Amino acid sequence: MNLKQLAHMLALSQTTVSRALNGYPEVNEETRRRVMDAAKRHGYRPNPSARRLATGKTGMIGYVLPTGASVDIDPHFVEFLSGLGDYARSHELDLVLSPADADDQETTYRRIVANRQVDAVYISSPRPVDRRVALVNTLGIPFIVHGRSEGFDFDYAFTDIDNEGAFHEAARLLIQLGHRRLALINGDDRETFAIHRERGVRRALAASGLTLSERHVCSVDMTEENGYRATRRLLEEGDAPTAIACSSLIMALGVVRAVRDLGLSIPGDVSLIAHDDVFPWLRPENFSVPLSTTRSSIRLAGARVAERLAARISGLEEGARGEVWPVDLVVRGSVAGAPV
Amino acid sequence: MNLKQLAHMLALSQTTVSRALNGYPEVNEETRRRVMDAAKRHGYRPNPSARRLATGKTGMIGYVLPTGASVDIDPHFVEFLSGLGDYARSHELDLVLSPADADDQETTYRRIVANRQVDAVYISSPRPVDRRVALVNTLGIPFIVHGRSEGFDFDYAFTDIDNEGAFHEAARLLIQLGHRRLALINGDDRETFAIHRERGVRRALAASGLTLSERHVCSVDMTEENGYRATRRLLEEGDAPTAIACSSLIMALGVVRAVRDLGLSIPGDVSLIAHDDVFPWLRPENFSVPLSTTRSSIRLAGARVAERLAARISGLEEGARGEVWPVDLVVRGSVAGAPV
DNA sequence: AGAGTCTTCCAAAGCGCTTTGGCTTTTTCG
DNA sequence: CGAAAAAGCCAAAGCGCTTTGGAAGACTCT
Repeated sequence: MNLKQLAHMLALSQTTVSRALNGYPEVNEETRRRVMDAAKRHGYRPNPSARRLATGKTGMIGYVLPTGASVDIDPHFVEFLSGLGDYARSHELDLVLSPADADDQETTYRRIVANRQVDAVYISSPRPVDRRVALVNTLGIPFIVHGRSEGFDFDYAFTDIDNEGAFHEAARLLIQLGHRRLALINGDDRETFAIHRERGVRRALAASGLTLSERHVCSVDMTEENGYRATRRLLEEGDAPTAIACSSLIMALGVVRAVRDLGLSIPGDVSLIAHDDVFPWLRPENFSVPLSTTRSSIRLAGARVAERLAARISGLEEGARGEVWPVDLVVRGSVAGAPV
Repeated sequence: MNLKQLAHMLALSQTTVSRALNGYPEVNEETRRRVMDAAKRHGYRPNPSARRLATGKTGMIGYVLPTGASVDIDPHFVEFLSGLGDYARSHELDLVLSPADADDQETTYRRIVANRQVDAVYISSPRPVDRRVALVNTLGIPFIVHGRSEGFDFDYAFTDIDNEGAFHEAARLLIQLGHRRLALINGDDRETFAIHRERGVRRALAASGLTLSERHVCSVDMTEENGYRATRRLLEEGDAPTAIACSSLIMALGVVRAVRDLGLSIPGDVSLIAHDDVFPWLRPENFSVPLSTTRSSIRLAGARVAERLAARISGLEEGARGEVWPVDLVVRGSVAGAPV
């Protein structure tokens, strides 16, 4: 059943039927009702391919997925996706993942924009002065950044959490508890979130006249194994920290394992605070010693990004508003006063 | 730059240019070269929207993503996606995720087929007599099932691992080590993979005249917490098992924690074998006691599914061939002889 | 040489929708 | 009451590609 047939059986022109269906004003309300009624009755659904050829609108949002044999997709992605998908569903939006060579995403961005394959895109895990952000900005496609990039001569729309504030609070708590030597086991420090977290820790330390030793900050891929290794190294050297801030729950697994392997205990010998993105399958309260966390649901962020993308597509949102969500500090058993 | 313009500047018809570009035989090789050359020089790329309107081909593969506030996307998904994306990239295929109400995926499947939104789809986490499989089969869109469904009066194409064989081998090993009371901490037993794994364990036990007590098999969502709870229950009851087979590494984290909480040890009191889908961020050899596993890279499966989808789209693969991959049994420190 | 066969190319008809420009008919208002 | 404005509808022109049905010229064969 296509427009032509529907128009014919209603004894109307395609124009009128099309307009009736798409809510244009220049059609009699009574006629509109007839049309919509007939459309529903016959299960008419406009052919999206035809529609996009005519309008350029696709009803899809895009994400360029970096791939490669040695490229691992972050497990956070799946939680983000849950939120994004949940919102997208209610708005009949589909998400198209365009796999790209991790070292050449530009080609793919250019392709999906030139081909008008999606109405909007989002960008995640941005770095400062992220090339992708600059690119999509000049390409002129609506976009939202999940996270933050910095150092451009233009503004853009983003949704981020207050990473600096979160780790500032975490570090401040540890300092209040008497810790003087903090360590930070961070994610890839080329990404903005990691930079912000480190900055938060440093700021808290500085406020008490302390500093973060270079040897006490690690930047690694956020795997269990790297959490373990980093912790071993930190605790086996002289001048070992008495408290650790850690950028992910998965790494925290490794931290806990390392502490135990060394015959030490949490929080007796080492206090630990980790960032929790809220996974259904790994919860900080269920660690052998319940983990204190800075908590922010990445799933909600996904839903929010989808919402904003939808708003931008339909012209409801404009401008370059960035929003920064506060992060909860949840204190559980893994922190205690510094050992004497 | 569109076909018309390109044709005009070559003083050829659109027909000829189109055919030259698409490799049709009825065009002079010399002409073809001229055309391809000009196309490249001017950066001509056919408009996909127009092409799909004309041909119905989209260059995209589809996945219906079950969503909902209480629906969690499995973290395995992201690894599968890594493989899928890696292959898809090399073939200029995009993946479209169509979010659907988890309780009504049929509508979405019908939509993406009726609208010709994708050239093929894949289905994951199938159950026996899975409605989705029956549906896409009747809808007539090319598809591959990742995993297996059963009990249809038709055949279909799937890529699965030998779950039954894997758990059969695992159980057999444990039995050989003298274990008599095995337990299985399984995933959702409405899904085929879980059913097969249980069957494998039962078969191994039966071969030695043993049985799997109903109280010793759990079917739960594969979270750390559920692994913990199941293990506590198993080990605190009378008639506790001396060996556990576990369907996921994430649950195994909970198993390990529970065993420790009870003051028991692995493998001294309990042997443990888990299934490993090969995550970069959590590796069995890095558990506090290195974990024996049945191992199969879900990432490779993703790549394979993409490969087969591409083959089916281009007509290179036909028929309903199912393939079952063998699973490695990797023995590490978490298994030992049964306690006396 | 004439008939038949390839080879190579083209004009035009879709694919199914939106949108422009215009044409009636009805309503409004001085 | 008549002119101007508004309402309601339509025919047709795109959107940019593929594909059908020829047609012209070159080649083969008897």
